[in-house]
Amino acid sequence: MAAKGNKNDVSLQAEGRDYETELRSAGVRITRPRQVILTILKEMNDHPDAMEIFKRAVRVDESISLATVYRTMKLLEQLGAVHRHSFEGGPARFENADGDHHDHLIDLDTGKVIEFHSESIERLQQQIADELGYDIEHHRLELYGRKRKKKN
Amino acid sequence: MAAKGNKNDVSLQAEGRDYETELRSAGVRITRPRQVILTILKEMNDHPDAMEIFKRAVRVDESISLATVYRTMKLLEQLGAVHRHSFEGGPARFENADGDHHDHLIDLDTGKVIEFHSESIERLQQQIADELGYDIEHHRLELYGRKRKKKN
DNA sequence: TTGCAAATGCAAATCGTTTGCAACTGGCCT
DNA sequence: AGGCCAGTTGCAAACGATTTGCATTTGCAA
Repeated sequence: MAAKGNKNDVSLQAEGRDYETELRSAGVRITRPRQVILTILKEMNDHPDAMEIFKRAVRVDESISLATVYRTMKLLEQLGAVHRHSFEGGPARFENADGDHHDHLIDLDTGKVIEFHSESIERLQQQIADELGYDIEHHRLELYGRKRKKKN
Repeated sequence: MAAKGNKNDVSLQAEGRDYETELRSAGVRITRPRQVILTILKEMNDHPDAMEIFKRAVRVDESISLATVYRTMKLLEQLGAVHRHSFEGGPARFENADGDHHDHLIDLDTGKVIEFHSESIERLQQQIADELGYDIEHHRLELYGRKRKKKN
């Protein structure tokens, strides 16, 4: 269950995929708003919501609309470029679909999201679905907690 | 008019809690709308959303409002009588807080919810939170899948 | 360069849920 | 048995997040 909080390290290969090229060859038009959002996408390593992405986009191009951010995020989600998470309480938050699968621990005090992965849990989920006669399409595992105060 | 103060309405199943008494002693007024909703609660063994609960309630008392259903569900949630789940896509769904903790497998074709529990997974989650220095407040594990069609 | 479907911005619409407010009522007190 | 009054209700309007209709722009293939 290697927690991978140390994932922001340099990767020799330019971090991220070349979404612009990918989308283009998927028959998607690369418009100005999309360029801007793709740049933001590429640079983000957090889990912003639509409004936050919109704000970042406006800083680059004044004329972008929130509706287009929503439309583009939906598109990118369908194309597998981003993942959408609906953590409890707030609006949906997005993350770059780079990297490998992981689940989330949400800090209830700060809203910060910590990623982790447990092969054992994945295996157990699979096993459970098997027993129930189901094929898992996807799953959602979220831990909600607070930083441990008292020292062990 | 299902019995109120009736002697023969002894609880049919041992599992059900007597919410009316519980709430009363918690200083909550037992109004007509709440009576109705509590009865529905006691009888439901599925995961209805607010609108569905509202519809069931209207069948019993024409004058109940959706707002009251929402208010009552929130109250019951705070009092620990029901659990609220926000499965992806739709509106929040509720379940009786009887019985023990479990997670959910949602049938993507039917919306049906299957409950399961894995002590191993619980343990692993705990362990992960420990390693990350967090205390888990609660968690959410949902498997989304479809009934296995082909047998291999 | 042009043509046109695709994409945009804007505003209005939608969905699930909450809330302000005036009317109503449960249940403790005589 | 009646009264009181904060708690509760129904209604409608307000809400936050997201989507959509439409007239206008814009990529980009020809």
